[in-house]
Amino acid sequence: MKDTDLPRSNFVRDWISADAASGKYGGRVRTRFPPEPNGYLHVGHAKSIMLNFGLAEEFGGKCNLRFDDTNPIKEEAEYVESIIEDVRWLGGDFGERPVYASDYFQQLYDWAVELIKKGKAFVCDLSGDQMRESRGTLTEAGTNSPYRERSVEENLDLFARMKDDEFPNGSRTLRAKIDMASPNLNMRDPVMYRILHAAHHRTGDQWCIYPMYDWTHGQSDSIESVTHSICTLEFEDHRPLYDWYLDQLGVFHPQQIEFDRLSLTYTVMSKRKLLQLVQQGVVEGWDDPRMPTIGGMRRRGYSSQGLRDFARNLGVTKTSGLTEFENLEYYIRGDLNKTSPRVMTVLRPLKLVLTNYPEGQVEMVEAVNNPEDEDAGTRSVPFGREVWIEQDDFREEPPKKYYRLYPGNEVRLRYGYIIKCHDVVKDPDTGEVMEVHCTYDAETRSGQQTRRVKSTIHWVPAAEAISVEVRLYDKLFNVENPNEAPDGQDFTANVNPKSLEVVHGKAEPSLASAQPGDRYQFERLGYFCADKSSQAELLVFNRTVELRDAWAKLQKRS
RNA sequence: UGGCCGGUCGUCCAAUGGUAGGACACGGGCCUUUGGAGCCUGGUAUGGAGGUUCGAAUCCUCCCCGGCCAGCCA
Repeated sequence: MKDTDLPRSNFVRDWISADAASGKYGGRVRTRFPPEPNGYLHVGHAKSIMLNFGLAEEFGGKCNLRFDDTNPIKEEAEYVESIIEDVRWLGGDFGERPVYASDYFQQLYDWAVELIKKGKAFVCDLSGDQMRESRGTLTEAGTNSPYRERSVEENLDLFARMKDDEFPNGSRTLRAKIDMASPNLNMRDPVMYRILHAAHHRTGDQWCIYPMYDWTHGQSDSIESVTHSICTLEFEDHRPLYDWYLDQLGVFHPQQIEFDRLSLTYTVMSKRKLLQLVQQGVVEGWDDPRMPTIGGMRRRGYSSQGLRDFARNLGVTKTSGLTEFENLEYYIRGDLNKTSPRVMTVLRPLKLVLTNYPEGQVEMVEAVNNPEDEDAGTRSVPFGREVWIEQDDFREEPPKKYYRLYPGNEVRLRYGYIIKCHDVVKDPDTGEVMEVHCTYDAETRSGQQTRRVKSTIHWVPAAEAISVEVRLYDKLFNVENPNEAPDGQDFTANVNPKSLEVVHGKAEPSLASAQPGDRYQFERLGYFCADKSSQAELLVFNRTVELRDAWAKLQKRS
């Protein structure tokens, strides 16, 4: 991470800053980013990554990447790999290797034994249903388990046998002995261990009992000397339990701090829902460019820097807000504008013939690679009698304020000449415009001191053009908050059926060397990224984000 | 009708008893060989009612609204 990536001021930063200044934890700061490897990371995680890694860096500390891998049923090594890749891509520096909650299974077990010996934990034989019934409700206290007063000896014996594979799944649990009447449900004798005969992606068959999140997280933080354990709002109710475990053990006690998770308009963020989109084939996979996953955004063409800029400027508070997608796009455009080479591509080609331009003649015109970056230099583009222009850039009958090409009007061909339309060729059957005929003004070649016209349009030389497939992505959902579904339906009812349109366009020859992952600005259209499915014969581009479009906005209004 | 946490421009955040400010979005203008970028500029926001105070977004009381919690998920 670069120092420009430091988080802006927020209450978490203030908190840590105050602790660092007062010498709490010896002035030391250590954080951690603790994903469960049960899915791919999404843009919401990017916020947490920026916060945790950024804060550690700012205060001269470290941030661990720790996998919260305590539920082997949901977790896979594949997810571990993708998470590592995404964190690195976002610039998170977690040192040589990540750490794992599963590294601490033995220590956690030993500590559980310690709690049993202190009379603070017991083996419970209640079934899942029974436990739910005895837990009480939001308004009524629960009732004590009939197994709550087992002797320490019996508990020790039973717990050891749980570990030693003697009991079937679900038959027993180890529970903390706290308070079944607590208004905080998390404190009503929470389960610490459950029996799960399942292979773990790292520990294999070594364990058949697995620790619960609450029994794992705080202790893992403590083992790693984490000073500030930053998590999302839904864990607020868990903090008393986090504190209780640490206090019973008398070990190093980190501070849990909760902040609001990121919600974005027109998308969903829960892993469960993202998984559903993948499984139902709504999208092509976790890295579908329409997905809010880090992988999807990367494939779509979002840059690491752009994403970091966005995440860094997010508010970190305790309100649960809904951030507009436009805010994200602003930062993506901002970075892409500075870094992307320009190129001319026509998405929906319309043939334009310069009737006074000599047949067979080709000249090279000089095009600027990036007006935001002089060092990017220029390139030559062949120019001839026939070129492709965008269908949108010609109207036989122009609406008001339409500055582009129409019969009798002049426009400039970018980097070329000023041209004037004098005729159209139509399909005799459909009346569709097949060709636009223009004359060019030889005195107006680009670079010469010349008159001005209202509009400049892009073009591609017909003879030298290469064909490209372009995937035009739109919002995955057609409502701001897809989670609010119509009665009786789930969020997929809000899927935008037009979130992907595939067109076949023409591009200037310089684009032929594009490699998967390369990003460009297609002049006047937007930012595009070469997709991994590109072949030598046919390059495929994903539209990352459109350029701001004053004309489109004007049209929309009228 | 249990507990916890929150309510400030359309949206996301600042202001920590002393002129309610920024970003995005939106509107107007300038500039322009990208209707891009950039620049300038505008606006009807402190959920409500009381109270404390010279002074309240901030402190107190009550009310209203929203989020989270009843997994052997995290």
